[in-house]
Order: sequence, then structure tokens, then C-alpha cells
Amino acid sequence: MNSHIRRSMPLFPIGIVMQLTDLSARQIRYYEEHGLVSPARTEGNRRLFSFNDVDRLLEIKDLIEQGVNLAGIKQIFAARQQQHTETTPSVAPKVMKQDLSEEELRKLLRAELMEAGRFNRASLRQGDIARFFH
Amino acid sequence: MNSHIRRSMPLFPIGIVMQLTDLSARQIRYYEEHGLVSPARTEGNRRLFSFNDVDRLLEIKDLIEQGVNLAGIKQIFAARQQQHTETTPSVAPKVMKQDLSEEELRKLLRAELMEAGRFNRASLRQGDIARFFH
DNA sequence: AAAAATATGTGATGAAATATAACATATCAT
DNA sequence: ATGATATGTTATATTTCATCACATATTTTT
Repeated sequence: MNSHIRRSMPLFPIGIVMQLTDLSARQIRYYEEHGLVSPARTEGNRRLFSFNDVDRLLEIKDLIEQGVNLAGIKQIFAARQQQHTETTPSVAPKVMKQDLSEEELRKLLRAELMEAGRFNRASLRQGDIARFFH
Repeated sequence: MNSHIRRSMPLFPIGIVMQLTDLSARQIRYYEEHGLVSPARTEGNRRLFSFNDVDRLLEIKDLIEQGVNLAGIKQIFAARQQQHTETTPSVAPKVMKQDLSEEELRKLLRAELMEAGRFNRASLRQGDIARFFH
């Protein structure tokens, strides 16, 4: 299961994320400043958000609308994270992936897409990037 | 099935598409100039590509690598389009959607996401934008 | 109540990403 | 050899985004 690669691939500039989440740039940056999201950066220092990042922002927005303040949200995320590490059968504490450069991530995805695409593409049917973000 | 909405939502700036497809900006713009892709535009006239657009570009790249020239690709796409309309049981030739503004598209998606997210988000599990791009 | 902290808006300034256009060039077909 | 195709390269303008500083409304704390 490498869906987590697809989901953590930096894809969206802040402008799109604003529209997707209905949050202001100020808010998004502020949340980042407080460690609630950690978007990647381009070489030129522009933020690039992944699906996971956008997800996270939607959760933050939700919680804020329910009156939770940033400190609270931080705790909630921390708790979830902890529960995760507890629950997770840490079988192979080897070299957890995760430390792939954005470049590598994209190459990986592209490889996947190309490969998978051959079927449809060869037979001239419509291609399918989107399908792979299940 | 409104996956086509998700797939046709303008999301990516050209820089990301370049990395996703390994095409140069020049190439991408040239293909657009010849009607092989039609990315949306921001208010400020910047191109915004959808999953479908990226898919299309990957197909174009594939065909070009196989020696097909742009005229050929155009024909191939046209043929596919025609076959589609032939095959398609055009039951309801009513007001085919498709003519939604980008704004509306995003609002729709956001609505979907928010709604669907409530389940997981409420129980504090990880959200799920990516899942909706199946 | 006054002061401090939180969360966000707004504006200035600079840099990065992208747009268009023009010209160069390599490859291919005629 | 000539012309068309496809792409690279460079110049210039515009848009989008980054950071920072200051303003402000709301809570929280003292």
C-alpha cells in the first residue's frame, strides 16, 4: 500500500488550497507557524500542499468551527499520533521511508502512472491519473 | 457518478504538471496552442490543469514517443471522441452539465469533501480528500 | 477593568513562477 | 534545398506568493 505516497505528494500551491478549504492564506500560514500543518516547499520557497495537508486543514477548520482553539487542536493531533504509534505493530523499525525528496516522490508517482496507464493508453481509451488517487 | 467533476477540477499550475509529465512548459503550451489540451485559467490568466488534463498530456507524450505527430494525435483524439458519442446512449440530451465555472466546481467538491469527511473527522481519524479521487 | 494572549485582517515590499512573443534550430517530409 | 513541425532559448510583463509589521477583535488572565 503506497497510497500514502500519493497522498503525501506535494502538489498544490496555496491559492488552490485556499479555494479548497475556504481558509485565508493568513490562516493557513498561521496554522503552519504553529505546527498544525507542514507543507513542503519548492526550491523557490513556495508552499506546496499534499492531499494529506489539505485534509488536515479541513479538519482544523472543522475543529475551529466547533470552538476548539489551536492549542486544543494540537493536543488532539498529538493524541491521535500517539495512539497510532501505540496501536501500530512496529515490526520493522528499519529505515522508515518518508525521507524521500519531493523530486523522488514525483518520479515514483509518474512511474506508477505510466506503468498503469499503458493498458488504457495503449488501447486509446481515456487515461487515468485521477483513478490512482483512490 | 460525479467523479468526472473531481477529475476535471482545475488544480495544478504548470510547474507541477511539468514534473508530473516530464514535459517542458514550451511543449505543454504548444500542445494547448494546437488544441490537444485546454487547461483552465485563473483570474490572472495562469493555466490550471485538472487530472484529466494531466492524463491527456501523458497520453500525448506516449504517442509522441511512439512517433505520432501532433496531427495524428489530434485525429486519434477526435476518433475517440466520436466513438464515444456514437456508443453513448444519449438518453437525456438535456442540459449536459460541463458548463460549471471553476469556482462552482471547487465549491461542489468542497461540499462533497466536507460531507463525506464528517464520518472520519468526527471520530478523529485521519481525513480523506485523496480517497475521493478514486 | 486592565493587561495579555489568541486569531485573523491588511498593506508594503520583494522574489518566484508563469504568460506571451520573438527568434533560433533541429528534424522530417516534399 | 525548401518548407513545415516541434522544441529550445531569451526577453519582458504580470501574477502569485513569501515575509514582516501593524491593526484589531475576542478571549483569557491577573
